[in-house]
Amino acid sequence: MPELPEVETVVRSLEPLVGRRIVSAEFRGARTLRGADPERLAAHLAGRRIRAIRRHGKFILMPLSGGRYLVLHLGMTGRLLLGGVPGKHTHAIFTLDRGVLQFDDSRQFGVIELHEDFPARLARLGPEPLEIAAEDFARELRRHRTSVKALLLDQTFVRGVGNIYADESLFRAGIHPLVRTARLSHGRAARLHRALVEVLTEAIAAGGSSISDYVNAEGRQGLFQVSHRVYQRTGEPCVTCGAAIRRVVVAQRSSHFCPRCQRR
DNA sequence: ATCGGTACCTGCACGC
DNA sequence: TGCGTGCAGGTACCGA
Repeated sequence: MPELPEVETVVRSLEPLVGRRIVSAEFRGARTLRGADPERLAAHLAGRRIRAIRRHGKFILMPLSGGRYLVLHLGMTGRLLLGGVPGKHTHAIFTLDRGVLQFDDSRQFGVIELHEDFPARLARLGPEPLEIAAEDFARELRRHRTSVKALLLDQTFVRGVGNIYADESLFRAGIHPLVRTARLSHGRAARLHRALVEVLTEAIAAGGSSISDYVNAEGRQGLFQVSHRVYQRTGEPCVTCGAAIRRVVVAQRSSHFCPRCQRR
């Protein structure tokens, strides 16, 4: 589910938890902990204070008192809810000195981890797309040889872009998803950067896109799905030229594009 | 060093 | 009604 705008929205809605203390944590089965011992993890968390809540790409990072980092990833269907009702797919319940935070995830691609230091895996990710300069983005993009769609999804290139916002930004930039990055002019690469920044900024302002599962920590849906111009609109007319939107598979993911506005 | 393909999970919509 | 198929915001790992 959640890409940069959705994770950003969740992090913002978790703001009331900054400074709160974790009284206890309970974990239930599933692969959310990726084999870590639930009892041990709970023991490490009890009594710790949440010093901050930040987004790093699609990861949620919570530095705790005592120096450790609680790291969460929502995968495709993960939800963090303030005081939800535990259900079939609830995998973690954090009881705080004020309030409860619950982690639900039906597909179990989400992850909860505790790290001693800032995790190396996060340090290896590319820059935030809203922070990198257009010049640097364009130069780095052209250094690769893969398709532009695959590169946008590569978290070591830029962090936080997923399938929705890759397709939407390629549409706005008028670039076909299968175009090889090395063949894009500097100008078109810079135009893609601008489109990406626009799409992400608008999506954050709309609270993200709610396709099926996604809601923020207060249970509210995002609104940006109504602004999608190509994503999951296969067969529908292009908002610009009226041609039927097409779907191709790139990097094992559905890619939606307008065959007239986005030529190869 | 980079790439594409596969695996990991559950739920839903669809055609028969 | 039920069953099989394909698809869904994710990343990690494998071998070429």
